[in-house]
Amino acid sequence: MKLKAHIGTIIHEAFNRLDISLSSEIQVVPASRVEFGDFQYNGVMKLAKSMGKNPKELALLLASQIDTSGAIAKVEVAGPGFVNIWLNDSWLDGAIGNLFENRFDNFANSLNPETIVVDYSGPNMAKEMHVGHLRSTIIGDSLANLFEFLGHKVIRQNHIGDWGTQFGMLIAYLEEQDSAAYAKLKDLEEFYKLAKTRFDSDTKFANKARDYVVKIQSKDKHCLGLWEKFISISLAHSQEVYDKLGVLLTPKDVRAESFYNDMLPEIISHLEQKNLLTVSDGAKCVFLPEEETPVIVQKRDGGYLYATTDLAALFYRYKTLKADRICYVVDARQSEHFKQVFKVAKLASFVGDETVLEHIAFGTMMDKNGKPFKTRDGGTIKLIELLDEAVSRAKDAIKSKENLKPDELEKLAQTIGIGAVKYADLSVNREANYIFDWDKMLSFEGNTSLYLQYAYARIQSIFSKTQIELNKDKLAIQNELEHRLSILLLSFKEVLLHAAKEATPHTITSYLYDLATLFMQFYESCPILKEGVSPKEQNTRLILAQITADTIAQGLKILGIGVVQRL
RNA sequence: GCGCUCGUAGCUCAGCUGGAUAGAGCACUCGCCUUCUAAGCGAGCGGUCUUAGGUUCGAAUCCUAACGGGCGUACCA
Repeated sequence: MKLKAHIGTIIHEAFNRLDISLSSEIQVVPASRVEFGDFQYNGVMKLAKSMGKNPKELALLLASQIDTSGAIAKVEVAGPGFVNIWLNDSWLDGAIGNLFENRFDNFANSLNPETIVVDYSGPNMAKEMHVGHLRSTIIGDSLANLFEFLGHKVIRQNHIGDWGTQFGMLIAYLEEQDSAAYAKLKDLEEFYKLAKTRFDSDTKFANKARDYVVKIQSKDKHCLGLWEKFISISLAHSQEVYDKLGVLLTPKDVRAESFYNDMLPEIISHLEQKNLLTVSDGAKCVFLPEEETPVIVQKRDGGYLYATTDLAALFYRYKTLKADRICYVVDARQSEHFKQVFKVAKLASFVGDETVLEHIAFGTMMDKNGKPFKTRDGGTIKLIELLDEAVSRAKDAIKSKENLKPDELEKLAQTIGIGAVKYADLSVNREANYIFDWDKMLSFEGNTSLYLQYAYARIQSIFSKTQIELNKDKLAIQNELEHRLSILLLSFKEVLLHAAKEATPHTITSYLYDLATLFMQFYESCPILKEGVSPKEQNTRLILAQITADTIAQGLKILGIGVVQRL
């Protein structure tokens, strides 16, 4: 059910009866205040203007033609031409009954499936994952989940950095240390530092490292072997983080930088053929109109750059993966880069004219004081350590910890702690910088994952106390909270569609928070299992509670967050 | 210098592409547990939406400029 669209259709029909044709789609919005009804349509005023009519008269005319025998119970015209709309309870009975029966089964069928590539996480294999990778990983994964849930074909791509000069240094050091180094690889960060120190202090070693870079590129067997070994160990570190985070990336989603190496000369020659290439200061560049700086695709020394690789990746994703939409979940600081690369890709036809290219940008993660998130001594915080801290803090926050078995507590803390980290990130507008605050994210109050998990657990508790069989044909929505809750539940699908279109997970969290809040009100004022509640009321309220729980669980699942049966 | 982006309550944030009296949470004050989880609910306090113009019936939202913060500005990714 697309609720707003359905109401829009009814209004459209009313316009048809008046022989008024519309140029744009009808936009119905939730009423700004309770006394203005459930929804409102504000388009009359603009329309009246273009028709040279009095808005209030037109609104009244429209209202007289709106069908009030179905979804809409009542229409009122207010102010200069607002059309306020109330929905019909018995119609809601049917719609909720239908939602209860089919739940979210048909959410995936309602639009043309697209092939969507989501490029996210993309850690550099030379180092361990740190907090800088968190947002891309979390946001990207939730978007991939969302697209999948809506029936699209999603191709996750983990564009790991496995190529570049650092790897010469790292494998030279690896070779030198031999077996001892393998042990040290457990701490990649430490290993990198040691190799770097060696590189800076020993020119002989530095030369060897540079030599090894060239050797990897020329596919020297020995060096390639060392390199592969190194990458596989580093990738295992990342996988450990993904597993702990509960993101769905697996080794098969890895499409590393190095994968595109062989395509790079073709990219250059293709650009040449299209007459897009200019040699400037010895470098091969694409100059774009209205852009001050060119996109450099080949350095003076013949080396390629990340723009070249990105073009190759775009080409591959279009040509081989058949992508309709390609989403890059990457730090906002790279917006200039993507803007340019996308332009070049379109100009050079590396992608189709219709291919949607999006940079899903996000801001920097800051600490409580608004400074970049670092350790006390200014170093980067390892992601794995941050996640462990989240679980440990969650453990402390759980009230019932004394009553739980250790493994139960561990599991609960995982769900809560990791969920809190993810939710905190996903619940803010991704474009702005984001303030990471342990206390806030692990609070039960406000817009947090814990609040939603608590609402869910409360509902589970109700169902653990009753065996009543639910009957969707005996729904009888009547009081205000049942009515409002029903409408909110029916809005879920359009919320997801909107979030998918705009790539804004925070619109989902806002919705879920509103839902949980409304449910809490409902819970306080609409008793279910208490004395004096009629079977009919019980049936209705239990069904609403059930759908609420399922909606919270499903919404959180899309965000990559779990629920718990008890708290 | 040029470009991008942000500026909403003391703090952290929403505001659905122009609508009615700008909303939440935290903090602070005050109410509500013999009955489904009080990790909850209700009420109060708190705003010249950075500023100045413009567009129009109507602007936090769109346009222009200024101020302030963040970021980016050709051979790193």
